[in-house]
Amino acid sequence: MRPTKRGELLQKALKAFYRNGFNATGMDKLVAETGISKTSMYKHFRTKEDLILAVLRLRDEQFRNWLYRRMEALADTPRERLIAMFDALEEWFAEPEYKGCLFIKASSEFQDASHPIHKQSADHKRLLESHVTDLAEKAGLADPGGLARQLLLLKEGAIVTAHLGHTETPAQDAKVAALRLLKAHAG
Amino acid sequence: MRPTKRGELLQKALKAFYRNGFNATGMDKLVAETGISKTSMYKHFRTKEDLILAVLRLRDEQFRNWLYRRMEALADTPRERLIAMFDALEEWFAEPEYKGCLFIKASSEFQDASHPIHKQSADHKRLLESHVTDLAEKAGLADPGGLARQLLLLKEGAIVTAHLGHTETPAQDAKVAALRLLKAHAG
DNA sequence: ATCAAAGTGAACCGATCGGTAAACTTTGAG
DNA sequence: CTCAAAGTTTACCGATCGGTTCACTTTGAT
Repeated sequence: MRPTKRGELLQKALKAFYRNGFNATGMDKLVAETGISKTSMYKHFRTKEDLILAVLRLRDEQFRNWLYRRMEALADTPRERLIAMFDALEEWFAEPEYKGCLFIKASSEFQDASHPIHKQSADHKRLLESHVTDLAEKAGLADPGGLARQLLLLKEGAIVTAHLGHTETPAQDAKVAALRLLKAHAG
Repeated sequence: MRPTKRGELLQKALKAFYRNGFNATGMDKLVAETGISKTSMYKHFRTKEDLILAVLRLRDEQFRNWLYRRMEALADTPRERLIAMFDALEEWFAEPEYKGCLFIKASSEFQDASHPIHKQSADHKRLLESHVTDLAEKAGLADPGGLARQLLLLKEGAIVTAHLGHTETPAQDAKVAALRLLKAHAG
């Protein structure tokens, strides 16, 4: 009952979609890269869209888990952990396979706001926002919601800037800005 | 000698790519939407990639022109114009056809940093950076380069956040943050 | 009036797209 | 051992992909 093949497919599909994009990665290419038969894929997922949605769910869990744990590991207080988010981002950007944010890509290839893939990408961002807002609250900072939104603008900006590659130190720039914004919200 | 058809093709292709994405917009769809024959398209552009590069050049000119003029119209001093960038963004986000930044989309569909389309998208961002740095210099603000990079992180963040649609007021949030960053760089 | 440049429509190319069908093999729990 | 679930290979479907070819028409300057 262990979904060995299904999980394996999801993980490998995630990598393939992340490397090549969604529209640019056909099901036949997925067969070639995963070694899993197309028939088997379509037994687990009725359509490519369903596969993509499942991949995004996996990535959401994977990414939030990683980011939250990294923020906890790098700092001890809620306030410091907010700042540590940008150190974690810097680690991510430094990975050789870094290719930006999968959810931004997804919303960019499935643009209609009513599209399930677009909606699910927005959900991921909402979860991040509520976590950062919580942290800002626990840190006793003023207007935690507003501060969280500002910090996340810096995060998203750093993510696309790091991918575009026209700037050298997006994570550090974002961190410097974040420190100043935190000061302005000091309790 | 006026490139009537060529220009018309570029403008309509720009709209089509912006609405539907690059990979998702085939040449046949372009024929259908522009009313221009495929033969004629391939007389002006050797490949789809060439077409896309020309579309991005057009968009670069169009967008920077619009943004710079809007920033000039909305405020009188360099310092105020830096802030006015976020008012201009808010106007852009409010357009019903708003679908994010074409260059972010392009770099997301053509991910390899060495790909001409990716490079050209990075060039666009570089031009914006140098303009904003100039403004920060003219405003007599400290560390104009660093400040410009921070403001542009907010801008890129607001652009993707406005497209994801999970937040109500990305432009205003970015503006509030920008005001605080400007204060920290006061001369 | 002429002639080349620019544009057109339609058919066509091999490759790939998302998805299906059929017949067969592997595997693990009762 | 048995039997169903899960996985496999292979071939196939109509549609679309980027791109080409060919025969023809429109247009504007000389």
